[in-house]
Amino acid sequence: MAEGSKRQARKIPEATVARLPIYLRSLLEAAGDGLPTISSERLAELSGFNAAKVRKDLSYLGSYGTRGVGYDVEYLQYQMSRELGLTKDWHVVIAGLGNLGHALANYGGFGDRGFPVAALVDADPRVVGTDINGITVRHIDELDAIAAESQIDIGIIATPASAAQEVADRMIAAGVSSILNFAPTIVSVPAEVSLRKVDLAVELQILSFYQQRRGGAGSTSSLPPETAAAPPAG
Amino acid sequence: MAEGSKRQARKIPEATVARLPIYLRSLLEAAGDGLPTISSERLAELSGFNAAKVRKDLSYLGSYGTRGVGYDVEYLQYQMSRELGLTKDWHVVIAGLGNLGHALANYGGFGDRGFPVAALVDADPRVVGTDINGITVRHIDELDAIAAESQIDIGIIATPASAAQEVADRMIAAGVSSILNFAPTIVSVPAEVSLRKVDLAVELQILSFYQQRRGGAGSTSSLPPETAAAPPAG
DNA sequence: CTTTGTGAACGGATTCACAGCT
DNA sequence: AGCTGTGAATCCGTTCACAAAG
Repeated sequence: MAEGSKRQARKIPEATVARLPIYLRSLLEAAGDGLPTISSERLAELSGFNAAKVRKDLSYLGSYGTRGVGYDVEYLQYQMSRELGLTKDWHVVIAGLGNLGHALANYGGFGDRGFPVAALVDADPRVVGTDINGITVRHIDELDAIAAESQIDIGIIATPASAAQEVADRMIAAGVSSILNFAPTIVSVPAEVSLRKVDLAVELQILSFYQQRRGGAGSTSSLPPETAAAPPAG
Repeated sequence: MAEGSKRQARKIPEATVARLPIYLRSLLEAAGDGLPTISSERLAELSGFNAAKVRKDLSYLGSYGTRGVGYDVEYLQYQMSRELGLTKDWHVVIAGLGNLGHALANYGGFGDRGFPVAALVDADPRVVGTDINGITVRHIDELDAIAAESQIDIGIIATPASAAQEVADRMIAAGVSSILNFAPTIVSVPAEVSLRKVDLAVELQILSFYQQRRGGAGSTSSLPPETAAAPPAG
């Protein structure tokens, strides 16, 4: 470490970042084993990746392992939580309380894990005012006011596709800079906002592709049986 | 390997496959414009990618465009649907009818889009026998029988993490070869089974990482007092 | 010994840039 | 002229393989 700030300006590739939560969860499991340390081999097993990848990924966080021994479970857990920003709570607003939004709002183990639901919003006057899991649904026009009352960090869009972009825009205007979009549509956000999406229809269609390649049951199948398509999962 | 079937031995990279559903959806939107053709430029706009990527992706399907003109919307839509295996229905079973499973089962626009819900299963005797959206929940032990009654192509796991692997194993034993896992845990499947996962907690933690990097506010607090980070034990 | 940490090789995906067709 | 289709260049992520460290 040359001169300069102690704050590391480490790069950490996007692909690695996406795996950190899995490692963290695996460490939690590993902690149950009672062993104080864990090898890259074992961590690979628990997380479903391979040892080389695990070591490379962890090396981006720093040299937290001990050669010949492995990684200290507790310490690594701490470092990873810190790196992921899980040492503080991030407040979440859920927009759209149809089937999915409702399920998300009712899901308890949310606030437990550092992402407390700070507010629920919807555009439908029949939904506004109702109570879900102890939180009163407010009108989406109040977003600015809500954000002024309490910091909102993450917005979850669970509206119909037609409303998603508008809702995203309002969230961003209210100061939200991380968005998780469940609506089946493209949402555009400025570069300084993080956007991730979860799209059920897309997932099913991807599965459909490989299922068909495999000559999946059904009537129309007529591909060679030797079709050995690589599955999409890592 | 040599020559052989004239059936396409096209490769289609995984990354491209994952984008096809988005293109298809964009084409649906484009159809509303009334224009018979669409350029890679416009399709890029609608799908949120860039024109070079669109052209490269579409080239894997075949040369379906016309230079100087663009792609025929309807024809491309058809070819893409065919490639994705959307010309037939794929039957879905949903396992686990808690918050999420319930929401998924209630979501209508599922069967409409070629993925009819053929069965619902759960392990909880209090849930078994209840009716959701016109379908009676059956016990998970009946999976083999259910699969024998009607072809099941895709299994959706919406159980608690602790049950996910066991449920996946049972699905596979019953002949399901595509699985979409919503449970927050690693599920292992043999190479000939496709597995995709949707993990809310992981998504939130990824957002947390970038939010923190950005210097996002967030409320201080709450990690065990032990947070003083003991270096690796000696 | 064992297991990490990492340069180097590899392979896949994205972007560039232009040849080729309409 | 306009726009696709695609080799070539580039970027990014994964895997290899081994030196370094306990």
